[in-house]
Amino acid sequence: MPELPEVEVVRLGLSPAVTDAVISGVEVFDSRALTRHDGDASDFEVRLGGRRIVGAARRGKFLWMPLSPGGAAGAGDPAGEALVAHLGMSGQLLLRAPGAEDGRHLRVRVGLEHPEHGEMRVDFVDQRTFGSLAIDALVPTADGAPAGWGSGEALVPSQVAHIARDPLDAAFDDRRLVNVLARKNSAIKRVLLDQTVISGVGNIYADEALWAARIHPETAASALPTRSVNRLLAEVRAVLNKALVEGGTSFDAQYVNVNGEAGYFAHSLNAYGRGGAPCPRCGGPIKRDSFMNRSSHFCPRCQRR
DNA sequence: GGAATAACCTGGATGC
DNA sequence: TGCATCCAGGTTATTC
Repeated sequence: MPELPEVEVVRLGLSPAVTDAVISGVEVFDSRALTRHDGDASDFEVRLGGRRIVGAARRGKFLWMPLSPGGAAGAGDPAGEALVAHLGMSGQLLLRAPGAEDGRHLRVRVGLEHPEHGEMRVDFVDQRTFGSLAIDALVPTADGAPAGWGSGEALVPSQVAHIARDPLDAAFDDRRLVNVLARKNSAIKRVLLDQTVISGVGNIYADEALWAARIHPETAASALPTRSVNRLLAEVRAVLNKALVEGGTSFDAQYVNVNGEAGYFAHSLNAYGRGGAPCPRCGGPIKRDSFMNRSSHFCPRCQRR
């Protein structure tokens, strides 16, 4: 499932291919891929046509490509617009040659003309249709710092503005997290999944970081002493960085990079998806519980309440 | 206002 | 073989 490392791998692959490319054509095959777009499919197609992509940026699980002036916002708009992408559970952004086969679940096709790489296309493929694309206005960041990875500008799409910075962001405020957790009575896993508190962490990496920090997922956030929060934050960063190096986590065909290649981090998982298997640390069985309408994996022996 | 829950969605896996 | 059911989970609207 696309969490921070998977989205960052996609951004890294996309950035050199789309930066300075001009959008030569857009085809929307399924308007459900535009649930975050404030307009219909034809509006999306018309407003993107002829625009130049300035770069590729990311905050948490949101990816966006700032666009050159010329859209509905007009050249007079100081901030401009961006093409925003969220991969949901199964979304993929695939770089393909112009004549390549469409494949299944193709929702949107964006044709590009790049000054160096020539003609290509970006296909938005999404089996479960939880992902989406949108054209959105850029607004100043609340803290005045660059919006996220790959962005030198303090401008963020309006629909991403409420998303917290991710823990790999240079502008992430550790002390703010400690203060927020001290006021939260919810289970720590629930808080880790709250993208307005800390972004980029999903079910897989929440389970992995909690296992590494030896914290039970249902521990009240406010019950964690500062040193435990700092240890957890360090483990979140460690697991995200390791997954990033290994190209992300691929369980099935639901996550691949822009070239359609799978990541290797699934081989490094200690807790997630290992219900009944021995804990790599103590040998006891990993437990799988239902939590928040999804699965939660932890070691009852290492991670006591 | 904070916290918890349901709904959205598709296709593979499983059980009968 | 065919059908029904379960399961995966990020985000957001709704409810308490």
